[in-house]
Amino acid sequence: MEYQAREIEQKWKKYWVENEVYRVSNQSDRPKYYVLDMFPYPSGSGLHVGHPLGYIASDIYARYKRLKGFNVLHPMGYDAFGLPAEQYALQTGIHPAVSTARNIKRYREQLDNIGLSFDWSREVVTSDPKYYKWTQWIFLQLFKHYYDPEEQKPKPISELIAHFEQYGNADIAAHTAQKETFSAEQWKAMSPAEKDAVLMNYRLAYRQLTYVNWCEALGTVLSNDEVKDGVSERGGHPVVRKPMMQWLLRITAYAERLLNDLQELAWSDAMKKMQSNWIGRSEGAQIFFPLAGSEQKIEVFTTRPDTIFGATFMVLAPEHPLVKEITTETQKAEVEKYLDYVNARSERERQAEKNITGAFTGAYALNPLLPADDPRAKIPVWISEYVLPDYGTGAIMAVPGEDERDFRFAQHFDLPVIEVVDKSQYPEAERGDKVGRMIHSDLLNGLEVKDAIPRIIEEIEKRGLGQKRITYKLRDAIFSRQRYWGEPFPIVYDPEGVAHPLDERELPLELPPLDDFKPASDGRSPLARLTDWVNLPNGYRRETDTMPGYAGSSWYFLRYMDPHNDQNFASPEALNYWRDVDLYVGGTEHATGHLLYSRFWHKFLHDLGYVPTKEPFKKLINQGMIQGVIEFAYLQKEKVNGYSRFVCARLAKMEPEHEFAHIPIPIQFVKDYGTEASYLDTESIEKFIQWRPEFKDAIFECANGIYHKGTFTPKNGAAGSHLFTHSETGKMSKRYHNVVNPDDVIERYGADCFRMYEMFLGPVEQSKPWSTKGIDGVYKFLRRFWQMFFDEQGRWALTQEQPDKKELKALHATLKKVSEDIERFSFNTCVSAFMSLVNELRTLKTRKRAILEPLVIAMAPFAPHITEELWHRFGHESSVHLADFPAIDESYLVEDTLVYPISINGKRRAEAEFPAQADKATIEQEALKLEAIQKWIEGKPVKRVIVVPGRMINIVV
RNA sequence: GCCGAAGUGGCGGAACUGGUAGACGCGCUGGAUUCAAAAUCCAGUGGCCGCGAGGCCGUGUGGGUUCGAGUCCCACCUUCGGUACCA
Repeated sequence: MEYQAREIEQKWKKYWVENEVYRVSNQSDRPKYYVLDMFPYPSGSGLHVGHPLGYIASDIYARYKRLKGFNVLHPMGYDAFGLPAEQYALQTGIHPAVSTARNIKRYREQLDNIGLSFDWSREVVTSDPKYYKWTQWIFLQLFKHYYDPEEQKPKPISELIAHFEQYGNADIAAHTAQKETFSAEQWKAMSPAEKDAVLMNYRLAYRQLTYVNWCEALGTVLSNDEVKDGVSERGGHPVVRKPMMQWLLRITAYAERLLNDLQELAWSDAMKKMQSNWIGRSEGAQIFFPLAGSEQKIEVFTTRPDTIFGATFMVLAPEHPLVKEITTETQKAEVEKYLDYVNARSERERQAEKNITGAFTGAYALNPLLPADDPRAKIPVWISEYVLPDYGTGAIMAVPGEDERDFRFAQHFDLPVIEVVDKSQYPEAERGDKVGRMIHSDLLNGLEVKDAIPRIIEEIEKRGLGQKRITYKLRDAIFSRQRYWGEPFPIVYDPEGVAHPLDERELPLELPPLDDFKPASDGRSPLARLTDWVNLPNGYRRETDTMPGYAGSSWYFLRYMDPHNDQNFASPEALNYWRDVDLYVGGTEHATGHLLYSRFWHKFLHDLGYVPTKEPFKKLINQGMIQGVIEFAYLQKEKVNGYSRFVCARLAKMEPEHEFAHIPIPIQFVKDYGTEASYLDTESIEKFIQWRPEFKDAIFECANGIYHKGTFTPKNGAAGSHLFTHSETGKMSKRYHNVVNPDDVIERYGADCFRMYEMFLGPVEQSKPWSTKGIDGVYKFLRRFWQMFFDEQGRWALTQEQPDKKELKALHATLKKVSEDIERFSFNTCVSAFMSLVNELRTLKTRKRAILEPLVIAMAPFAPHITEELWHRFGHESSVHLADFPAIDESYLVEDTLVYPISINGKRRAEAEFPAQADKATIEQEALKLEAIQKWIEGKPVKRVIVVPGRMINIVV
């Protein structure tokens, strides 16, 4: 009987929906298990074959856990706000809500097609006002709280105000950017705007001036992504960094806990390391350096205060507020020129820059540990792009003797170097390693570095020059976007510019309708043009920025627990039942964004008593990316006699790279795509021209001839054109025209085959380019599996016979391997194990129900449709996905004898069989007697014999 | 640049804790079946030498630790992800 994937799959998909097989209740006697996939952004190109890799893996795990007796929450929804929908709206005029709804519909069809066991009654969409009401609500809680680092919890701003009114701000435990202290009287004397500014230094959600990528020509703020080499990717217009008032979240208040609590998570070490490096805790000292001839001081942060006597210059971030003030007349031109250069550079370029750049301000600072008249005390103040304004204090004391980067700077600009650490006792140590004895350092001389650090901090604190300080690389997260398609801020400003929260009863503040998505003037969001919406009758005006993508995605996993609640973001009962995500599956690309922000929001909600757990995601599995093949044709930038000219990749590579533009070619046009020899033949060139008619008159310079205006003129009588294309692996994306739709694969092979094939490709964690080589093997396997249940006439052929020992051993060995492998997320080896078992049962010609029925259950998580069909043919009324995973009986697996490989000096030379219980000594004696072994040890003394029971024997001669 | 990961036959990969490298599958070769093809089935398949028994080499490159290294350590090369407004 033929295996008809499509019929079977359609039948059971319908059955699952009608019978609500995957619906999960918040009340159950079974233990809970929460399996979550990372929130997809419903992009316009639809789901590609890379997305389901993680979804299939988590689905298998969720189904397996159900078979094992758990009440499994396995939901799905959409991170529906975002930039791409808005850009699409700009190009087409189609409202983001419309395109997003369309994309979601498509995603849903594609997800359903794969046979994933989501409880769709719990779907959430971040752009739905019923959802973002609670995103706005959480934002307001952040706005209304400050953080007390001593008690390690957020406290209401109202308490802070009460404290200010009584005592000023001197003795309050608060994570704050507030530098100046004030008394109760001074506080009371402040204007509302001044008070607002002070409170912004305490709030967990606050407003501050920060830098953005500003593109004048496009009139908009750009993401780093959209900026390449200082110009906008679209149109190539200049981009500069410009300060703008923006909302931020004070995630730095939680830095220490975000770092410490990583320990208790079952995440990969790599992932934890990336987060902890991102948080970047460093201990050191804050030190104030007075400026020569000025009242001003430069505040620096250094992890090596011990090297202060080796500080021969200072470097400020070019954005540092003091730069303007301290630059001398003579240096002004140079500094300004340098500022222009830096302004056009992205942060990433600045950090990646290997060349040394900088400018001298003309000002001098004084080493506070030396008398002002000491010749060593006066040190020049420079600016350089390698000092970033947001890290530490935006200023460093440069110690070229002990820091590689400072050293290169000193060499480049011919600045003095003072060695302050004698490393002669540590020949392995390099510049900057914290070892050695202090020299040329006054009071520190002779101390080991590790003793010098606390000693100098003590001295600095005693003299009031600074103090011990812990700094984090982690920066507060910018929370404003000058865009339309995001959550509006529930904030209004009074005529004095003071920010006021909306009353929580007014939530959600709905995004007003709009039909022109161009940015407003000064880079403000399109909302700023809706003056009726912005300006309120009482003279107040609304915030016109919207929230970023990560707002909605930082807490969605909680909403799934109780998605329709309109009194709370989720009920306390639901939160207490589901608690946290037991298994989270998603890509490493979220390591430092989403995963960190979610942990922060979760902790904040935990601190306020809303959620019972400290951490949202107990276990994390990172699925690899399935990459696409990107095919480029080389287009000569300069036209030839007015014609565009495409050049064969092999010819183009002999000429300078910059003379050609890379034009992505849809992979379906390219022959042998993804190989060294990928090419376009005449037929493909014609398809390409049809698709991009602007190239209909282009010249195609092939290796073996020229194609122009419909004719191919061969060189040397060659037949058929071969315009070689250049292949790369990279993201699957609409812009590269290389998206492979899972629907097409499923249409041909069925969803079960697609699922098993994606798993069979390799470990889920690994990235690899998509290829359908080998899918036939999985398809063949499923057909053979199906045919085991039927005789040649296509009749159901199972027998009630008792299975023999061999069959039982094969079955139970597979059940054991599969359950162990599922537990360790090794799904590819599970598929192999099923293949091996089916091969074995076919040679044994097994048609026994007692063997095949447990196999059907074990395979159900992988191939849910075919197993459901077979299960019902067994005569069961309910779903196979509600069955119990078969019990594993290890007694079938016990071996009487074991085969040992025998090595001489680590090289395998023979093998021999021994009883399973044989002791080491017996094995050793027997092994040495073997003929095949005697041959090797002849004439040489046996030095040692290593017997590893159950494993191997090694003889050393 | 910095942080993280990966590199094993012609290809995807297996080897879980340092113990028989290449399971399973694709592809390829030969055979069966067929008028023929598809499909299916059977056998072989890391490289080199050898009629054979067998031997030598082999897990990105170079070194090291060990009785024994794909696995551990050091250095390097290549590719991928992130680098704070793509999501």
